[in-house]
Amino acid sequence: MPSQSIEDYIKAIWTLSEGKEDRYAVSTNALASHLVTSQASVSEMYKRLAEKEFIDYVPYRGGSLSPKGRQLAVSLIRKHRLWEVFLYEKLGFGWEEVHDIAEQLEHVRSQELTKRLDAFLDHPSIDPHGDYIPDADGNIPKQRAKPLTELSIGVGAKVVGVLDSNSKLLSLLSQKGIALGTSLCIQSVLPFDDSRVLTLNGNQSVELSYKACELILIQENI
Amino acid sequence: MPSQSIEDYIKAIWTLSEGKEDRYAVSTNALASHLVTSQASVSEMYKRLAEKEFIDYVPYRGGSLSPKGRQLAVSLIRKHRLWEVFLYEKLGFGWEEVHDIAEQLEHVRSQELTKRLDAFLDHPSIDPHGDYIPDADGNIPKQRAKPLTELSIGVGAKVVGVLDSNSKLLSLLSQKGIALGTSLCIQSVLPFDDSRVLTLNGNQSVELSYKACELILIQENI
DNA sequence: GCAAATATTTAGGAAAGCCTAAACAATAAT
DNA sequence: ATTATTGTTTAGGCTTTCCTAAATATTTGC
Repeated sequence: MPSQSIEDYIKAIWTLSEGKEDRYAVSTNALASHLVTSQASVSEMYKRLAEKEFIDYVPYRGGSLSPKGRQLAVSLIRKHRLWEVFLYEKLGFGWEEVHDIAEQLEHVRSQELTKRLDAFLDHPSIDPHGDYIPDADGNIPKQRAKPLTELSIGVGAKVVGVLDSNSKLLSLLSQKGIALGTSLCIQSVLPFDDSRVLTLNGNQSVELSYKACELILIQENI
Repeated sequence: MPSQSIEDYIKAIWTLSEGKEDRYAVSTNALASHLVTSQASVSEMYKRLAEKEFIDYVPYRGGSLSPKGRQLAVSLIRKHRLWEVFLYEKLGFGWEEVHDIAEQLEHVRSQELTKRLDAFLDHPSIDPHGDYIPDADGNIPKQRAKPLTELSIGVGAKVVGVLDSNSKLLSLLSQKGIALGTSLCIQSVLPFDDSRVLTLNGNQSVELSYKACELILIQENI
């Protein structure tokens, strides 16, 4: 059973190689500053991790996750993000408060717990920060979802999540004809209150307040 | 910040001195077998705990919780039992499955989390095993609640909890006139299905199945 | 292509936990 | 009251994880 410390290292390597090519090697330096520890400690730990086959490690060249390491990392990310959803949606924490607590909860070991938590939260696919939650098999979309407020005018995108399962927002959105999967693009931003005028599915036009746009997560078309 | 290991020791000392007089000293022997570790390790740890003022320790005489130690113990018990309620009521775990997971969850540090979890669960006072949950100030009734099935015929008792906030059981109970605080005593046990015939508040008579009686927690009158 | 700068690893050491075996204290039994 | 038994502590070691300082690679700049 990997120790908590090993889990922290593996997760950090995963985070630092996010978006990079497969088997991207993370330098001791980068990892040390990310984990706020000494380079010597990382160097030592790299040896242990390589021995336990969580990473491939070539001295002076950094470490990259092995399939086994990647699997551990993704399961930690999955647990972390599920707990974030729980803290945000069920306990009412702010999205900026959930990270530190989830950091602790992610180390709790019980597959059954993860499974039931996922079901209890209705199989969410996005956490309160807009990051995708890996599914039970470890699959995870590459692109990060961003709030509608960060979409540029004229760029096509698709709704992939809503940061509040609070019914009021959902009923507002269904009134306006916005749902998961809706294609949209921003026609214009109104002055003063920054409301967005949207084109939905290439035809209807609707107006949506800044407050609502902040909670809608989209993914830009490629 | 006490380590996880220290927390485990403190909780174990608390558990072993439950029901005993105040400042009851736990022997290294008893603690070692409870924690499945060596007596030598306990002896060593007792020194560390005494130094950090969690316990009073006289060599060869065992260790007893200091006020600081007792406070830590009770906060762990509180967290443990609240998480048990969560796992049982919200995630649908069986009462026999919740302990091991709660054992891990109890180490998560966040007062705000405990507070919100308590509120989310509607301030429960009893966990799925019938043990009382200490309140935020660390107060906890001494007597353990037991299921109605364990009450002897003719002994007066009071309903202190129900092990299932599932609405069906609650509506059955309200139909029969049973609620928190109801005084009752068992008149007789029916043959074959072990249903109980109860006297409520000294007058009405109602019949209740074994299945329902198992989930009702009572405290015998003194 | 070599010196200077930067990155990485090794050396040596500390603390927290754990272990077994040996020494020592307290209690019980004759 | 002295011995046998049982309980407790100390001694000496091991692992994990961290640290600082020193040594060694690698990269970069000229």
